[in-house]
Amino acid sequence: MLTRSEEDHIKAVYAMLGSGNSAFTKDIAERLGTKASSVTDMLKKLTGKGLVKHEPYYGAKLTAKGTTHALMLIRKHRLWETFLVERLGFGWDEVHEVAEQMEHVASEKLVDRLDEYLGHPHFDPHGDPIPDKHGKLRERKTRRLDSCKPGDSVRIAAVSETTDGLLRLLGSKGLRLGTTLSVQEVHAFDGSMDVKPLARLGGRAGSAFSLSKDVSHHLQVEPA
Amino acid sequence: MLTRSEEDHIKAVYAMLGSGNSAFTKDIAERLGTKASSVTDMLKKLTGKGLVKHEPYYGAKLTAKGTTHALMLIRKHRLWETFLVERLGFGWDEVHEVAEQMEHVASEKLVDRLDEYLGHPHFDPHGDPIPDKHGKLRERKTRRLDSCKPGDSVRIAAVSETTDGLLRLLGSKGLRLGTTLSVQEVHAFDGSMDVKPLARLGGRAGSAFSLSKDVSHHLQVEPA
DNA sequence: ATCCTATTTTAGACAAGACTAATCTTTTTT
DNA sequence: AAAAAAGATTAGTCTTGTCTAAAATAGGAT
Repeated sequence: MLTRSEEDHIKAVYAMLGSGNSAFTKDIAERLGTKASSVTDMLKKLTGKGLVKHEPYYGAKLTAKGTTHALMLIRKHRLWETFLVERLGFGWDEVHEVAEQMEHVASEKLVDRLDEYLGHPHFDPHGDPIPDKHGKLRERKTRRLDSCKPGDSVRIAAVSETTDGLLRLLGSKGLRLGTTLSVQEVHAFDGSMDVKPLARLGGRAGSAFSLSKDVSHHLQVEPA
Repeated sequence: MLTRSEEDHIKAVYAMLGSGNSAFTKDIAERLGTKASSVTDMLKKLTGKGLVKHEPYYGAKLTAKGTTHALMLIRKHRLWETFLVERLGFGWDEVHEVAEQMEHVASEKLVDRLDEYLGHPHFDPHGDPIPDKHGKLRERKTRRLDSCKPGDSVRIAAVSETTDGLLRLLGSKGLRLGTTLSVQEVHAFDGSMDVKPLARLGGRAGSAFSLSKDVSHHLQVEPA
């Protein structure tokens, strides 16, 4: 059985492993709001438990066992987020912190029943894929909105940052998952982008407005 | 914000305060699976936080603030138990341990939304009352089955012990909340009782069988 | 009245997990 | 190639929550 802190570290390592890369002590500490020295201690401990491979000074990776653990935590997190939004009517910008607590409840039966109760969803309210019972993720071929060109028509498929700030900004502009946009213009000066919402899925067409590069960088879109 | 251990101690104190009594160190320790000395430390700490009144050598009581905390924990515990049984299809003998974990998730909004989602239930799957948002408990005028006499017809309203063993025994005899029984005979020798299920609420009438005093003592019943 | 025994409290120790400060390593700059 | 900077690790400390062993207390038994 893992402690909450151990689980948090494993999730953090998983999150920092973009592709073949390693997770670095400093980044993990920053993400967890602790200090690098604490992370080093924990990485040593988790290496001892066979969940992490830690090469001192060269970062950490997860073992197969560690990866499984991380995926199960993510599964729980995203299923609870889905429950909170779809069943309890939370806003998608309010669920992260609560799910952060619920993901540590240990009961395999609970997770599987919840999954079933929600109809085995493949994506959570932010558009992120939910690992199934075996850790399988459904892939989606999306790209970042900031890689789109004028004339493209796209649908918002996911938001790649779960900070309340971004989610509320999107909410205030009437953007959510499934909203379709047409890219009007991209300004070279600051990378900002003018977009126009298209009528779809409960969102009504509106006039064009501007999104900063900061925002468009974090929106994952698929062809509309 | 209280730690998990602090919350556990408050709940334990609440649980041991039958009526005007005090909760004693040894009993709290036993309930929590720790030692008396650890409990003393924690009682001191909680007294410092204004949640407990601890008279050394004479046990502990809760302050008004402590009582509110305890009731909110019980509220969460019983709402989650209700969710697990009614929505996720858990058996009533499987939910205690999971709810024990979920009750420590801190989010007032979550509790209130869950309460609403479940239709503001007044009693949990074991028949125990669920405190409302303000800590109010709905009273029920029940008595123990072992205080009944031959000829009485009663309905099972609550089970006053949440051990898996008792709950599974009841299950195996086809007894659940709402089952109505007619008391046939009470044996003075061992206090055992012969009862006959009456046809009601999905349970079908059956032939009489015997319940030990241990069991009948823990069944809360109301007039049928 | 005193003693005995249950229980409670105190005192001192320990493990987990975090921190600060100091000491390496690695990488980047000059 | 040496020096500086950035980052990681180690060493030692602190807090929390627990434990064991020893001392204290309340209340009943002698």
